[in-house]
Amino acid sequence: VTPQAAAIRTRSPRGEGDRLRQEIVDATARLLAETGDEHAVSIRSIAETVGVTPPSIYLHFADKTELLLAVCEDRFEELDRRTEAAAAGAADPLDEIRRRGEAYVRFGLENPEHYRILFMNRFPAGAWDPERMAKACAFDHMVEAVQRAMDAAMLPSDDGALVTAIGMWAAVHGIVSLLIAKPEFPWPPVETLVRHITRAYAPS
Amino acid sequence: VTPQAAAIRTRSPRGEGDRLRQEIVDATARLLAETGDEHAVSIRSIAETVGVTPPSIYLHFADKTELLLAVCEDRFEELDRRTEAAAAGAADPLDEIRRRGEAYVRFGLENPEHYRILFMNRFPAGAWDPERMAKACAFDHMVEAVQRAMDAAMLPSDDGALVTAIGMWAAVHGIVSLLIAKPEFPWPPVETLVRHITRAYAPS
DNA sequence: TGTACATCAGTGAACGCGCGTTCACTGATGTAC
DNA sequence: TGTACATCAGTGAACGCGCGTTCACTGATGTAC
Repeated sequence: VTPQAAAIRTRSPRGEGDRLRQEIVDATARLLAETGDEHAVSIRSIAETVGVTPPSIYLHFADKTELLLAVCEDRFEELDRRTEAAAAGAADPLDEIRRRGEAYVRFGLENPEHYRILFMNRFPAGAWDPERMAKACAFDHMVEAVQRAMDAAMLPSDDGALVTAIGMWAAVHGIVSLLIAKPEFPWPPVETLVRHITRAYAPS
Repeated sequence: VTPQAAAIRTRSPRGEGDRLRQEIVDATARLLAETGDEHAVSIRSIAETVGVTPPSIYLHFADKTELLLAVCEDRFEELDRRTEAAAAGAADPLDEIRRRGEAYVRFGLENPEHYRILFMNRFPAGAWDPERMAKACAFDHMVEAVQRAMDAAMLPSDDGALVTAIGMWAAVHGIVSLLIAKPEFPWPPVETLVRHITRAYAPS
């Protein structure tokens, strides 16, 4: 990673040392978005972007893995915020599901490199703490929405809410991740694809 | 990557220098399958696995990228072979599609790290030559099969064969890639998932 | 049949580089007396 | 009000390492005469 706009930073006042922590997380997320490869984002480049020396990173994170996990945590929360916001104005459970799906696709395509890290990479072995990433995938909220749609008899409940929600997740993830991984493929417009899979799942 | 069973190799006889090339490609594929990370597979570890010194690699590949692309080419061909073989005994076009999908899922789950490299990673910029990877995804064969199913009125043709084939690809890819990327997630059995999405697409 | 030579499949040693991380340190700021 | 001291947010220099790649070389083998 190249220099970046090397930030000019003034030392945090006493008791505000934690400010640097968030600055580091944000800078890392920004660099990851630019390069899309965690190997290309070095401790040195992060430090330079923040405007600090490399050892300062270790005042806030035990090692590089800890830092990357903190970034993922952050991004998972952002995804959940976005899908929750999209679900807010829904007319009915089925509409809610559709809105969640669209928000998910939008998040992925607007933040392809973050999406890649969250859903297309392996995490360092043992690093994925389910407790810690409880907001994972905004998925729990999705299962609940599917259950509500089933309760309202708006979706067939043969396979149960969990399997159905996974199927929907796989469908949107399939599209988003292929679009991200194979940008040189002659894709039709995203809306066409989303409409196509929506038709299969929720024939309204 | 650790030593590996350091191969004992006898120098190829004259005129058979190209043997080493395939040995290198195979060893690289094997190492990738074990580590699942192309950064973890070094020229040195490949050389050691083959039983040769690092500079020998450069007798056959201009650089590491060239070598990794050769491996991908190889794996794409393998995927195509497998799906073609699965399609061979099909009763009708719809059955053929189902068989292709199942073979695709099987390939992915049996070779998760190869699948990751083929379909979940970005290729080095500009390295992906569509001509070179013509067998890409075994996808062309799939589009043809979908077209045959539409011609036989076994699939609705509203969205066209291309979009429909992409939708099916996205569905199987969604499942395979999530299973690979998030092994710690409490997935239901694969067959359940495959049956679920099959029902959505080809209600037979 | 014998010998000089070209060819070929590799080797051995080294290059410069960037990486994650450590360790002893500095210097401003608030606090106790 | 003045001073010694603890605390805190960082710094500077260096560590060992493994990486991709290069370059001059070797030594067996086939070929020409």
